[in-house]
Amino acid sequence: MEERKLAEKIAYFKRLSAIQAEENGDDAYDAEEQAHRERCKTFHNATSTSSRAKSPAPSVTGLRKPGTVSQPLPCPDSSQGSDDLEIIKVTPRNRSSRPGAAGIADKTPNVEEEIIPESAHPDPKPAHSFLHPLLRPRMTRQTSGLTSDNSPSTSTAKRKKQARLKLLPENQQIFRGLRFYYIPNDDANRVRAAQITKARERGASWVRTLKEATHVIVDEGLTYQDIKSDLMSDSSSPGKVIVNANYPIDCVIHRILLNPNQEKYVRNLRVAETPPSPNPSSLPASAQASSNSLEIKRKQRKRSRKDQELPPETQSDYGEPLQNNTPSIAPVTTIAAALVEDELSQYIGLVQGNSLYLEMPLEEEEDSAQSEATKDDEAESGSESSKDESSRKKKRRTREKIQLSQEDTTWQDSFACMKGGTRGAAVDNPNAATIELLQLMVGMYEHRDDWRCKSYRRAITALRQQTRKITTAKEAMKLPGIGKSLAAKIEEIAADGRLRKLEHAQQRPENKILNLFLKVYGVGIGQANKWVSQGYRTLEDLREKAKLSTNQRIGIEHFDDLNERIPRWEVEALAAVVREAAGDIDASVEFIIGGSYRRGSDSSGDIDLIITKKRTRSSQNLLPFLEKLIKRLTDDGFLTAALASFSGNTKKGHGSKWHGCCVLPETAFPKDKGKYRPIWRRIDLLLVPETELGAALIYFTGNDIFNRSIRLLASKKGLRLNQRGLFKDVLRGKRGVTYTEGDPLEGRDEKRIFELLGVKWREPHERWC
DNA sequence: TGGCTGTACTG
DNA sequence: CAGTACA
DNA sequence: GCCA
Repeated sequence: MEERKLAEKIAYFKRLSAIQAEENGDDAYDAEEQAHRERCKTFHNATSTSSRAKSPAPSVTGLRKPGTVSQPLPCPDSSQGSDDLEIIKVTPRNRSSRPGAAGIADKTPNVEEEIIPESAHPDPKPAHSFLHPLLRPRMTRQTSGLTSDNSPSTSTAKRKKQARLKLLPENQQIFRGLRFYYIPNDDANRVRAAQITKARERGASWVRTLKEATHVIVDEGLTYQDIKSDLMSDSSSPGKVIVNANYPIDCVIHRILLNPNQEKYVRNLRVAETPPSPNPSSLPASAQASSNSLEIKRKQRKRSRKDQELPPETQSDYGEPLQNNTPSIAPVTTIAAALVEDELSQYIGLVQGNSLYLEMPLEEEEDSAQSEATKDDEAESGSESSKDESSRKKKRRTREKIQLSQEDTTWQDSFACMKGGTRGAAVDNPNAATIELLQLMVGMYEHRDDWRCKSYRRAITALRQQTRKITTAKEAMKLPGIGKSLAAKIEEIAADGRLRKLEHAQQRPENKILNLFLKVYGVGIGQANKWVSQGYRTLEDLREKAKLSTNQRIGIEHFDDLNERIPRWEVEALAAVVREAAGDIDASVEFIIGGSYRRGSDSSGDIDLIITKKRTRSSQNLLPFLEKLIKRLTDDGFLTAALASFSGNTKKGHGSKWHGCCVLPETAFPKDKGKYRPIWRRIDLLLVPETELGAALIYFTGNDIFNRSIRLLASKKGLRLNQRGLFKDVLRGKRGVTYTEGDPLEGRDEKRIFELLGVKWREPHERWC
């Protein structure tokens, strides 16, 4: 493309080319739009893998008839069979006697739950479409206009362009939370413009004033003398990272935030001490919230409720100066702070796994020694033998983690290590095999032990971020979220490509059955276990012999339909039917399609509709409307079943949820879609008054990990987020959950809730976690 | 050892 | 209240 | 399951 024109700036050009090559030639400028789409596509494909394994299967077929695991698993060696898994034989009975899944899990730490092969599709790949313009909810949108708003500041003419910029997927946003100020601070120069774009796509904000910046990017060739005056003009430019333009470029290339202290980035720019910067402080909960800096968050965090420690990543990883320390000068510190700035990412990491974390140099990384090490370790882990050994490991790991967090040198080393391997794409992860097996484990624990499930997911995310294969437990232990047990499994997988627990579990027929039962709507682990222990094997058995609740009956009768994914077009078609019917009842009512649809997915498990109307203050206001709507749609034959409505449930002014089934009428079936076949779909309706729309959107958009993360974050700040709003001054009575509701802070505006939480806005499609 | 999101509906 | 479900 |  026009790179040729850039000849004058050869040095830059080379760099730029490198970036572009590395990104499959997306041109920074002209092809930007195009490229973006490509990237997004890639992203969705990539991330969909990581998103919730719940989605049953890769294909419709897979879904309906849970097949066998495709993954070739060597026959388990039966002589080994006596490991923990065996204990499980009794499980169903045991289990049924126990109340909750959690209880089960913790009482029998070593007992593996059963595992079910079919649900455990290694790689459910829901397709996500991106090209589809996201539905633009009329009401919401007015508040959230820009696709990318990571430019906090005002807009100038030159920034119009920015409005069109689209962020890369979150996991590529290495600059998230950082604010870049360029010298010169314009995009007149093509190369710089490209750099700015790239930085912004990766989460950086391009700020107009030095003051706002966390990073000052100085054009190559300028020296301290040149920029001195700029820097002087801002008395508060302390603790900023000042680097030359190579820095962001290298970060982009290496896909990680590098240590900005390296000589090559500061050459000629280093001057001396940077004065410390007192950052203006603001409480997130306070009205001014939006631009809190890290330090602020730290402070306020200290004073929240009982447990308000920072999440580990925030606190220990980078946070020496947590306390009253002035954010000191060290650029590294600053960067660390900036890194941490998107707390939501942190919490997502906490909840789901991807902690913000740097690849560590794997000491003694002798691949050649792998087989040897393997042997040893196998002996060791196989019998769980030495406690000494394990505790020793633990100790070491702790120490290392501390190091990582507190020593600049470690940071640098990590980065350096990183640089070494610019390997092609992180797409084909060296740990893919491991991840796949662990993913199967997740599948097995699903609905059974949420916490364990979560831990596995977390481990998977950590592995996914590695660029080298983790082969030993020792290495694995260093990763956040991986403890002794998972480390041992990882090692086992690396060593002989199998995971015996998994295989055993997979072999147990009860597991298959259990998994089958769990897919029935209204059936959870308790009921499924009961049925299994009562000897039921098939859905037929259940249908004929078991005692079924109304919902379960429906779930079984329409098992195949309800487990089939809904293509995006059909989601739209279904919504259209509802809208049309609604138009006759009350044309001022609005509908927003939420769920994975709103996140841009190509297909959804169900259809989530938010029903809202201007000038409503309570969902009660919409109740009469909904009743009419339901009646109408039922009469039309569109709604085929009610699974959960709100019968007498008018109590707390809530009662706002309707779950049921629907079928696309043939008249609404597009001709180009082949032959019509009525398929029952799950549909969820949520009544939302205008005053709660923002919170409801967050809730109904998800995904679940995202919701948990953001709620966790809120709670750590002494706030509470639910589907109706963000509340403050929540009193949480220790045990009895005796809390006061808290004072409503915000509910109406989705963006505002993010702001009040001190979290950067994320578009729905950026909420796949 | 306890926490890991916060809520709504069913029976 | 426990169980299940929703994101 | 992991972590504090």
